[in-house]
Amino acid sequence: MVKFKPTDAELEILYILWDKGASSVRDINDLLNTRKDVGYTTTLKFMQIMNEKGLVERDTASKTHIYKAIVRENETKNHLMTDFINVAFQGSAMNLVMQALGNTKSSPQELQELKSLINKLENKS
Amino acid sequence: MVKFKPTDAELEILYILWDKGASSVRDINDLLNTRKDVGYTTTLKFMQIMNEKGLVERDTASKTHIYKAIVRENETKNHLMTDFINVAFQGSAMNLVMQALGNTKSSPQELQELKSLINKLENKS
DNA sequence: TTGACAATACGAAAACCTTCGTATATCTTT
DNA sequence: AAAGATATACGAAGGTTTTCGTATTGTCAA
Repeated sequence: MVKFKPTDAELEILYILWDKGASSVRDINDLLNTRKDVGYTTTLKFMQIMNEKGLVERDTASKTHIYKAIVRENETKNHLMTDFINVAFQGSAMNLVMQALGNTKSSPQELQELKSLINKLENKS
Repeated sequence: MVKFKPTDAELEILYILWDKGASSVRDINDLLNTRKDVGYTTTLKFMQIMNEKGLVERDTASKTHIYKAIVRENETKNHLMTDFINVAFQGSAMNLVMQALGNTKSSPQELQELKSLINKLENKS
């Protein structure tokens, strides 16, 4: 379970860790810098704070510390989504789904996939 | 269009205004206090700041000011949802929908509704 | 019209978040 | 071993958010 709600900046780093696996501050900072300007020590500070918060853990065996996410991608996403659904959609996931679908175009393949998911759900209950 | 990204606390107030319509600080504060402890002047300050930010406007005709949301519920929700989908689901609404559905139980009626929405979407394209 | 009450205005404290400069430690290369 | 490069540690500035105390203003009733 995620104890602390990550900030947007922290989340951005978590996505890197989930995607790339355990990484050094240097690697993370380089990746962040493909998208925005951020100083090395800034990123370092984030990693230290995220470590204190229990979002990541680090291997300090060698000089270059290696950080990895403790919180799991799915758990975190679900947690964020649940929060969002609770405040914005009266706690109803279906409300969110309807709004999301009604608001973006989806390809026929995607709709097909969705239908088969629905079928699975119907058979389960 | 929402100019300023509302904070969670501000969003909570917006939801009250959308739900209850224009309200006094007293009313808003009372509602907030059914869920958490928050002082009257704290809520007042929020309303004043949200007013400055252009999230709400107020009628100061009488002593008790009446606030109402300027930003629209749907616009704001869509904006928040788009942001969320972008950071958490690679920009794919379908990813979000799948995750949301897979993660909560839905009633047969809801699933039925969803299917008919999908049919509508399929016929549209 | 004065006292009691309720509301707003103002300002500032406290907590966080983000940023980065500087100091210090460690490794590498010559 | 010394110089240079690279890492972490530390602390503090600057910004925003959240909280609330106190002062002031407006309202109503006796």
